[in-house]
Amino acid sequence: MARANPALAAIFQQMADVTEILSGDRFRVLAFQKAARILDELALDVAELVPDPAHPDLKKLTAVQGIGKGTAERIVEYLATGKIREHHDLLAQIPPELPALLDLQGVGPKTVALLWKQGGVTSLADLKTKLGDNSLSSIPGLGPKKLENFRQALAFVQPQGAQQRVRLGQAMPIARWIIDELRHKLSRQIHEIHYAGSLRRGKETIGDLDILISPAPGSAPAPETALGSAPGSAGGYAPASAPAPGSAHTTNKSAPSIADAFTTLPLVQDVLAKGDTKCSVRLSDQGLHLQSDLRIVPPESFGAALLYFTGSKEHNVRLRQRALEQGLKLNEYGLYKGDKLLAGQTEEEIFRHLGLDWIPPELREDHGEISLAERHQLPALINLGDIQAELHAHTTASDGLWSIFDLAQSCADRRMHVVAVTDHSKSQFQANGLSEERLVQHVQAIRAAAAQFKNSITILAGAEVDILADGRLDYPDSVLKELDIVVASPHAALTQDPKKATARLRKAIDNRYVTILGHPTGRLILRRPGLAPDIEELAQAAAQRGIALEINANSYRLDLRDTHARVALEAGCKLAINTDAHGPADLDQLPYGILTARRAGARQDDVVNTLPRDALLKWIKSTRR
DNA sequence: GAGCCTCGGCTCTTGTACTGGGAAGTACA
Repeated sequence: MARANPALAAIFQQMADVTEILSGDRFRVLAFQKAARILDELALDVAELVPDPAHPDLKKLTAVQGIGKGTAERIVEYLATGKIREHHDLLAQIPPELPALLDLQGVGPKTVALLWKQGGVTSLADLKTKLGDNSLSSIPGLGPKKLENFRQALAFVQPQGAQQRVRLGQAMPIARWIIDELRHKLSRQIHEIHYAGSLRRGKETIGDLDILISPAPGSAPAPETALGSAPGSAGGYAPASAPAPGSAHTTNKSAPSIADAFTTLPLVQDVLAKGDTKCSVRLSDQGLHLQSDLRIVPPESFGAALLYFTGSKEHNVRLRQRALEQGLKLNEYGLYKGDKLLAGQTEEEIFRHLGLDWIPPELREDHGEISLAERHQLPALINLGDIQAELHAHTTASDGLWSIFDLAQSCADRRMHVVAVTDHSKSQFQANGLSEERLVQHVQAIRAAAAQFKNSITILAGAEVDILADGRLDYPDSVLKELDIVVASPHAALTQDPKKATARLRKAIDNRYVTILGHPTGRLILRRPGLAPDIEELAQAAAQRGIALEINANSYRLDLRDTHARVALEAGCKLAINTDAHGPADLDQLPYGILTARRAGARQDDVVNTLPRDALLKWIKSTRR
């Protein structure tokens, strides 16, 4: 059975929506929304907290902050019966397709209630019909502009959906491209520019792109220190519909306003809002649709705006509460005592005035980071520059696009001291997985390359060995023991129930030759959920064995995900951050793995790829018992 | 509904911009 968390989160969110449309208690709405968020972010399968729904003990559930007796009982009801009666009762009070109206841009619960109760609208199709026959125009509060906005929103929602989340690895290059474009268009008008929002926090999927800009001539932007590169580099991204940054069309001798420059970017499909300090647009490129918001603030407020615009919302609310408790007010322009501005230019000075250490963006989720910052106990998070080894990479021997030589040279060019060649094992037939005979030959080739590179980088002979459905590995121990390093990963049977999946992966961890458990769930973000094993049990087993769990940095995978990596760290387990590179471009995915690790609170010492060469080789040997 | 101080009743999460309609709703972190 799949994890219940996503289904339950959707149910609680729907209960919140319907309650809001029905003008129910707003605190009840907030409680439902909070339950949805908690369930969505919970690393453990909620079913594990209720082993026997027929004779439930609610203590483990109500121990989770934000889940009280009422929500716990509803969760148990779902686990026992597959539904929540109150959810059905709520839905029965409104037309079944009414909640879909909430997906329309600019339409909230009040408007949905107005359309339904006074206009008789029951669905998106119904709204379209009534807009066509002009039967809504007599309703107070629905003027011609609002009706026109409904038409535009409908035109967008029907073909591909109003809301679309994109992977971190899709959003980051586009954000950097926008920043490059604005720099070229506006040149000396920009003082600082930065992306913010969930992108800066390194979330695995992004709902919209938030760009912050302060106008003033002649100043360079601040670097993104955690990732070791400035945010303005597009990373090779170039939208199909747009010329390269700085090309003739973007060089405007009569400089446009910032709002104009933003709303006329080549990717802009629709302008949703355009004011002096805030613009929202809808971007479209090669079937990818994404909203982007721009905020324009004066340089003295840049830090306050960056703090606000980075979020999360829950973190912002907590910070503003703290300010109020200290007799201060925090908004996106600064921290104030009365009318006096105390801080605003940098995030650091705002945190300092609030009695806090600077909190890295990746930790700003209201998960206890403010308390840690108050006590000067925030972890010193891992940085991109700490990584010195790639321990999971493929070559043309299986399904890679490059030779052992090119892989090694690329890693050496990135100042790595160790690279492990880990091609697929025989069961990965479609990936040209290596038979045992071919593996022997491949190891010989790797050894030969290692001799060539001995003065620049250590090349390890390894394999990415399939963990078969029953937990057996794809090569016998007699073959594994001849390798320097073994990454064991699941690739097939990814719909197993959690118990089987846990037992399967546990068996792999217990193999004496396994060094790293690779992409443990096998999920693909926005494509397939993958396995749902008991990560806590696996992490404890891995910690006991002394092996590492992988954060696969490929932006399709990010597996372990942030919450799982946090569970692993709490169990005392080491992490490995690998790109699973199949070609040169894949090594550029490493920052996404770093962001994921930072969101988990990982320090340099938690990640084996940061070890000096000898220490790393010693650790690998230590895993073989 | 959650959570707190007390066991039933009370409070609960900030602050601002934009739009469109003539105040409030929606959206954003």
